[in-house]
Amino acid sequence: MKGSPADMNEDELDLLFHALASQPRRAILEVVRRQPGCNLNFVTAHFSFSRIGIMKHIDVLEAAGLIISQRSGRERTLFFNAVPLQQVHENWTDQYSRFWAARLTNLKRSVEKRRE
Amino acid sequence: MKGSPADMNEDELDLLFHALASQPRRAILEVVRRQPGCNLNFVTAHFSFSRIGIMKHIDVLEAAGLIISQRSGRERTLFFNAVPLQQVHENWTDQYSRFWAARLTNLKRSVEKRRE
DNA sequence: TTGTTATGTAACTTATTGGTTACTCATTAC
DNA sequence: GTAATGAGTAACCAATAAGTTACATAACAA
Repeated sequence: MKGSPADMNEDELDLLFHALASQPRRAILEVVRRQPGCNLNFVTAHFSFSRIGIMKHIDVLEAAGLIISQRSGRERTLFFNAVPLQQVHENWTDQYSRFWAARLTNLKRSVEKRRE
Repeated sequence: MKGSPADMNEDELDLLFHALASQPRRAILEVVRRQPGCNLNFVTAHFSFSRIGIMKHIDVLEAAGLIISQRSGRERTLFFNAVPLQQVHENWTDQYSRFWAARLTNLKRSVEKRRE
């Protein structure tokens, strides 16, 4: 049995963060999340990129585990997968819980409030 | 009044995820986190990269807000800043809380099963 | 079977990243 | 004042990323 919190290796983290470090990719991910089972053309229709460009982004998202794709006939249906996000989320909760006590955010918010 | 959960814009997210998408940078961040107030040479001593290479990485981390640096005399002291991580953490908690209950893990499993 | 749809591959261009060495500038120590 | 230390800049190189067009393949529909 593997570690309960989040067993991602460093290479997987690279892939995940790299996939997330792009506005188009995050937008694509959002489209897929809201339309589970959609296909490549459906996603392409939401953007001004070429189909190939979108496909490459989807490949990156899939390599990161954020999208799961499934070939059915001539279509490739796409599904959002939250598991990698969940793992990092848990990991951060564990690792930075000392910092997590909302002290900083509260400080930041109050600073911003005072600024207004 | 801005959004309560975590008001990061898309460009800031790009910077943050890009900064995190590198094993050397994550390692550097860890060094700084464990040795608050250390300087560039201290960090450099932990790696096999050149000082300039480390400096560039630190610049990326600082642009992402993950490191705060402070010039004192001829030294630049470095501090880890958890706020950006915390903001994303909160953001994910809000945005994906529906998925957080292991439902998605089940979807993933069923998709994988269907594939067999 | 023939045309259309959905996807995939190849090859290419441009920009960005990740790293280096060489040099400069500012500060501290002696 | 001079030497050593810590940091920053400039210029360069190789590899990767991000996008394109052109072509190829596979499946569905008529």
